[in-house]
Amino acid sequence: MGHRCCGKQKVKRGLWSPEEDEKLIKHITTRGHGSWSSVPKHAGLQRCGKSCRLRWINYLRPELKRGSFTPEEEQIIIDVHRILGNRWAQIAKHLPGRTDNEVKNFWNSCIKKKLMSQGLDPKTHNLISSHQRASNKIGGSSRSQPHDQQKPISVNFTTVNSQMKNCSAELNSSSSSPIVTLYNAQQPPMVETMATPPTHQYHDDQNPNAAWTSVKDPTFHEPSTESTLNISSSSSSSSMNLSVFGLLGNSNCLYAAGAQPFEAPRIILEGEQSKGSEEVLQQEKEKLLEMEMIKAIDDQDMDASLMESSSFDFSFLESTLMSTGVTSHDLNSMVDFAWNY
DNA sequence: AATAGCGTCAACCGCCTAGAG
DNA sequence: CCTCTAGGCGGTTGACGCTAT
Repeated sequence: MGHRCCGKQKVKRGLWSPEEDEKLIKHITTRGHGSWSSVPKHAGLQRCGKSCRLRWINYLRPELKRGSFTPEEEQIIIDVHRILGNRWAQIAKHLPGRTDNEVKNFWNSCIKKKLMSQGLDPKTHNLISSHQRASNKIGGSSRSQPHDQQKPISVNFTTVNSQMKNCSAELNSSSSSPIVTLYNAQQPPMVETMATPPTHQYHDDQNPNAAWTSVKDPTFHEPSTESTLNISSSSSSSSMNLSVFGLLGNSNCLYAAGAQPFEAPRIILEGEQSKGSEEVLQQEKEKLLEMEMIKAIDDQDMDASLMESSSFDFSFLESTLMSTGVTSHDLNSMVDFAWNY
């Protein structure tokens, strides 16, 4: 059959032998890969250039990190996947030493199932309805969720212009460091305090709809009082990408303790004390932010149409955020977004 | 012990895109 | 412009190992 890229050549396929690996490593370390199509010839391999490239990138590169993924890496994958979808190469860029193939395999074999067991659609990160779950036979029992806090919290949002703006007024007038308290009808109130003021600002001049602003409030002081944001429900069913709100990048994380089976990564915000050993995570966060911006712009058509209706709804938040837990300033970002809109 | 079922992972396939001619 | 080629990427496949029956 032969590869399209090297149909004329007789190429070996299948697993690489140690000898082949050695030849490829030797060739690339001494001469670089240059044009991949010429590598097999120069390296004395009966492989196609594409195959050599893949082998090098996915397996032989010295900077590759082998071994299982850490919880932090797993969380990064989930976060970025929520924003970018199946763009494995982009996701892998957030994980030094990992390849797109590795990330993809890990997603398909582990994370996907984990999300499904939590009742989340791995494609959309949206909550799968009980009906869907039943029909898909996913996570029917909550065997993997021994704690009730893993249940999605049912919060009804309304909103939109007037009410959100009312909230805005309320929040702005009552405190410079608004704290959102979410009440769950079925469960005791989940109170999250805002430990860190939002710090970054993003604005797309071309598309104000794709903008979020969450500027560090110079008057911010440690939260000592609470404002309660009461939001009632919208019946609309359209969902909205979280990235529009800058929720991910603006948050330390989207995951409340106990909502995930592992420790969520700590992404440091500007306002926090810088911790040298966590610089890498900071960089990851910055990259994440960047990607969110790109994605927000990519999605601006959708967003704009949603915004035009002046009634974007929060079903996505209701399902996803609430299922994972949400920190108050996440919501604050969302609120900020609404205000700025 | 045999084997079916399942999970993992390396590798391949085929499409898309950018750049050169 | 158009065509060709190489590289990049996501989806899929198949080999292999482990576990349950």
